[in-house]
Amino acid sequence: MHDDVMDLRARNKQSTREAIGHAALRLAIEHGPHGLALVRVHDIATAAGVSARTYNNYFSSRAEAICAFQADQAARAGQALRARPADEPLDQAVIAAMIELYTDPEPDKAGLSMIMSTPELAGEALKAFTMAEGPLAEAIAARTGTDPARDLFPAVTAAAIAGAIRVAGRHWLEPGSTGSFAAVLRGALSCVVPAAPPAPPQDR
Amino acid sequence: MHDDVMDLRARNKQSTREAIGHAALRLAIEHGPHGLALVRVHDIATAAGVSARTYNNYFSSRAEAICAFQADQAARAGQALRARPADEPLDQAVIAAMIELYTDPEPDKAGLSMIMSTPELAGEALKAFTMAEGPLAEAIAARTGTDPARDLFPAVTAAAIAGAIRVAGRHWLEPGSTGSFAAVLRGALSCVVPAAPPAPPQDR
DNA sequence: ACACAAGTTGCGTGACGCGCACCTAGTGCG
DNA sequence: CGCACTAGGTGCGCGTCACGCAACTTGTGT
Repeated sequence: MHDDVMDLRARNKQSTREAIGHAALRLAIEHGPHGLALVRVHDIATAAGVSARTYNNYFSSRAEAICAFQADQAARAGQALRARPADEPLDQAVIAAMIELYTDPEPDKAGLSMIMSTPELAGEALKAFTMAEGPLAEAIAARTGTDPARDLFPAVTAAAIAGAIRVAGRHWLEPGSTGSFAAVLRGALSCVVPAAPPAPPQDR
Repeated sequence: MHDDVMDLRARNKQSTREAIGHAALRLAIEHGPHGLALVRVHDIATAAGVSARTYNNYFSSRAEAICAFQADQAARAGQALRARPADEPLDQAVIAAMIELYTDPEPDKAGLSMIMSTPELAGEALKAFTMAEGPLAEAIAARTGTDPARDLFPAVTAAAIAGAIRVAGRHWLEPGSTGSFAAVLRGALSCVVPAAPPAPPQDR
């Protein structure tokens, strides 16, 4: 994988990326779902302490900048699952890994609500989740000993997991939501993740 | 629901929408994944026989226009499931409904490949699939007698179905793909859709 | 210490999204 | 049968954005 330790350049780069992303999300929340168009690129860049041109070097759209945190978090899904002990059943490993990943900082309700209630941003968040599916599928394949090229199970399960997390987030935001995000997430994931791959019988 | 029969206006509207969408996809295929930026809005509008302004009345981005067919198709997912006999087990009903919906015209490999291999378009197709989740979840809830507001099962399953269809499409496009799209789709869906909701025991 | 690589910035350009006002065609009523 | 009404299509114009280009600044390797 990529080196976990970054040199100065890489850390500065990540730092600016987070600064821009954070500023973008903050401004978006301030203006609300209906005032998204009023958040100018120039404002985001200025708030982050960089030029508008630099903003463009990092992100190609406002939505991408606002959802940068979601994207970075989703990118860690694969390694989160790999970090679980190999003898753990698939469903327990997935649930534990995702809960750990998505509750390290308890999700920001304001930010999440802003994103989910704005079509433009919701679409971008969707892309972010989907980005995680590839690595997740590989991790699942490695854990279950299935071949991603032949067997649909890893990729389908990864997609189902991403979908479950998405649904859990949406449900958690609703006013009548009961319990912590971890609880909702567990409930959602347990709907779709089997303890083991389905089809050893129908061997070729 | 919406009326299945449209008056003249609605049909003309749908007709122009399809004309624009078809022209957009055709031009996109001609230019290939790397030449997407060269497909001007003006070209699409002209090819469809409308003005650029009208194009904007229907779609707010090239990607949305190119994926119009995907969006329209996904929008029918809910009613496709409802059309299955009520006594059919959930998994069989879902598989039959989705196969019927997605193989009425056998998917266009060129178009699908173009969309899936272009990040911009793939993201839009993702949004299209997600649009179907709401109606799908309602149909599942109606069929299984669960309450969408309390139980996560319908929404999570709907998301899993959408993900499975997506994965099936991607897998079907790969060179080493074996069998018809219907077969791949069946395999993908059977990974995640249970015959019945999981938790009748823990009744309240 | 020096040369190279990477990141940031200002400028200029072409395209796009959208509001506004006008025109044309489908619809419903007396 | 004709008339007002509504909805969709069009031309125009403005503000914003994405990106190529050519500098300048800062971290890296030898």
